[in-house]
Amino acid sequence: MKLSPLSQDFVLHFGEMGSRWGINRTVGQIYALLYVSPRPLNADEIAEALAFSRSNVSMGLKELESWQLTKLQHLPNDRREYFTAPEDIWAIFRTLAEERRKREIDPTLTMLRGALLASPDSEEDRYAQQRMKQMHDLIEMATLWFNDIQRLDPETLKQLMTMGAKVTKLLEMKDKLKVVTGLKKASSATTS
Amino acid sequence: MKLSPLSQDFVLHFGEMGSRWGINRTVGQIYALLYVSPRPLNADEIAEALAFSRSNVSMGLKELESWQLTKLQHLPNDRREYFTAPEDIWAIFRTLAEERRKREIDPTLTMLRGALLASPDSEEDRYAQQRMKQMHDLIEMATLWFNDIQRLDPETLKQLMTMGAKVTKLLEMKDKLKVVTGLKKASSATTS
DNA sequence: CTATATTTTCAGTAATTCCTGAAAATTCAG
DNA sequence: CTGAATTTTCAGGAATTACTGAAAATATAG
Repeated sequence: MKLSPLSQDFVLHFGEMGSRWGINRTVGQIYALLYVSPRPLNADEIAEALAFSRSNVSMGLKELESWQLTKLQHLPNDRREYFTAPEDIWAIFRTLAEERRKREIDPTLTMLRGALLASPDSEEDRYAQQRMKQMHDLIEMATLWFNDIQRLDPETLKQLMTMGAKVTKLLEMKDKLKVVTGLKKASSATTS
Repeated sequence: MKLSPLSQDFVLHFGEMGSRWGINRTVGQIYALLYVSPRPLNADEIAEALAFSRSNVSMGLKELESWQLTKLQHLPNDRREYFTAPEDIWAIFRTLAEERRKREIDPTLTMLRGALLASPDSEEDRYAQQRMKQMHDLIEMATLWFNDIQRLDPETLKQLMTMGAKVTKLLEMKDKLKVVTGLKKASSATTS
């Protein structure tokens, strides 16, 4: 299988990007290839297209499987395993985020929580703990928020993102409504 | 300078995390150390605390400077340079995101846009382009959104994030208001 | 079962990245 | 200016990570 220049560029670029994000270059290339491929590919096709050894492809696919980023399937009258990337790019993105959360964010939060439990025995430690608390709170909030938001269907999410900072207008609106509701409650309380 | 076990843990953990995110382990440790340090540190102090060579620290600090993550300052009667991490962790986060955008996201968008301009000369290329478009649109939307949202002051942002998926309630509210407004407009149009 | 196709493992090597010490460059007090 | 203090550079070695081919393991058609 020969790659078109178009796919070639894409694949090479994502190899590079991968290595900047802590993902092995060849794993990045394999996924990029699956992503743009209109049909499932088997390990030999991948090895040929990217000029890697068969064993390297095997390891790469195993890695991608551990990230839950690939779908495995079989074709009729063919014993080989065929791989694809999910259709829905939002799903890919969510899986990636979820997996990184499990592997990196959660352990970090655990470490920070542990550190915050210790009673500081110096001024320096007190400061360090305060810094760790800031970090803990930021990460925790971002995680909870992300967890919440990622359940939305792509359309709603898209709508939300396209609004950008304009959501604050809605926040203001909400606050005004609260004020009104508050007044009503207050007045009914005083009159009863 | 001897590190307390508390800071020690933190520093080692972030060294590991760094290397999983494409940041050299020692650079991660240096930044973690600056982050929890209550006062500015000079290169020698860092080298001693982390047991790195002076030159390694020099390179690490240069790297951090290129990411705009450190503040440089001088102390009275001391020729050496002292470094700190910014106070505001939101600011740190924003800088990191902004820098990654410049270095990784923007070039990726450029590559994708280039690929989308080409006229596909096969069915495979047509499919590949369609996939690249999906990716381009997702990245672009996320980037615009992030760019928008990060300008908000931390308090508003916090409020927004703490609401999580509940913002959709606001969206619904907004839509209802639109409907009402739309009706008014429609009726005034028909009556005039 | 047996034979063959296919996938996985893994030890050894290749490639890359990281780190150091020594030397060069820069800065600045006197 | 001069010379000491400080920082930076960089070639070479150390450590880590990636990749390969060969062999082992697994799966399945007949």
